[in-house]
Amino acid sequence: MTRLTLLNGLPSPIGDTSTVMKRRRRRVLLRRGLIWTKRRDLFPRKSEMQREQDTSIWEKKKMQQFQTTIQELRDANLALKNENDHLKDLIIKHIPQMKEDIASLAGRCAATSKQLQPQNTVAAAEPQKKQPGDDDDDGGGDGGNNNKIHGERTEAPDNRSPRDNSTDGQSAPDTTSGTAMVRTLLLGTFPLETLLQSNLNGGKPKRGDGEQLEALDPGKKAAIIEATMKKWPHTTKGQLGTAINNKLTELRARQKQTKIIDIY
DNA sequence: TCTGGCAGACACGGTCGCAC
DNA sequence: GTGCGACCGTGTCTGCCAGA
Repeated sequence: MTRLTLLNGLPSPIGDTSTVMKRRRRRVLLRRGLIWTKRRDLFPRKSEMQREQDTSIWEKKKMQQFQTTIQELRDANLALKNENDHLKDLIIKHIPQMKEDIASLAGRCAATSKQLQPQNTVAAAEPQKKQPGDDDDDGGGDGGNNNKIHGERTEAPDNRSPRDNSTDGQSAPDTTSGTAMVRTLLLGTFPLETLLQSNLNGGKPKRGDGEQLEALDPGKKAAIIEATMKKWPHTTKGQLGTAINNKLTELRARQKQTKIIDIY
């Protein structure tokens, strides 16, 4: 009794009843994984397992996403290959024909250039530039343009330099850069009149107060760019587009200057 | 809505070859 | 050597578009 009294009177080394109960309940909750503890390694908990499960699901979803992305890239690659084949076909079928037209017309122009009278306007030279079989834009463009260039330059035929020859007689692959090649192909592909009335994508010039311009033939344009990029892989499409526009701007400026001279 | 990247449009200057 | 004409490259401005 005394002992009991003594024991009961002393503070319990493990705390009072309520404290013990609280600790016991906490241990139960810890075992059940319903509360968090810093000593995570003591008891395996459902939350941890759940986390592992979530991680696993997330990894699976990530893999699925990767696979989807890979599949999309494969599809895109296939589409690009198909487009490339199409462009190759275009180049193989059209560029040689263009070159033949250019060569034949260059020879014809060389033979007849001395007979041409000096002409101030490109339009005046136009009728002589049409070739039989030029009804197609490709063939017509080739010959017409070359002739037009010749006609334009008949103003000063004696002043022709090798660079001039690169435009008229020299083949595009002989050019020294991608931009030079694209300029040469441009002149050999489209009639000068078309070039004077066109810019790369059509529309009004973004700068200045120019008139409405037509877009160049997308097929020929793509063929020119593709052929150029094939020979000069380091050049970008943007650079070639800039080169084309440079040439077109230059031709328009030259024409405008010629008209001004005609007025005075 | 803002911003950065890209491409088009244009102007300008350098280079080259030819004629004088 | 100088002038001229053509070609070519580069810089700048502008507009469009996708992404943050």
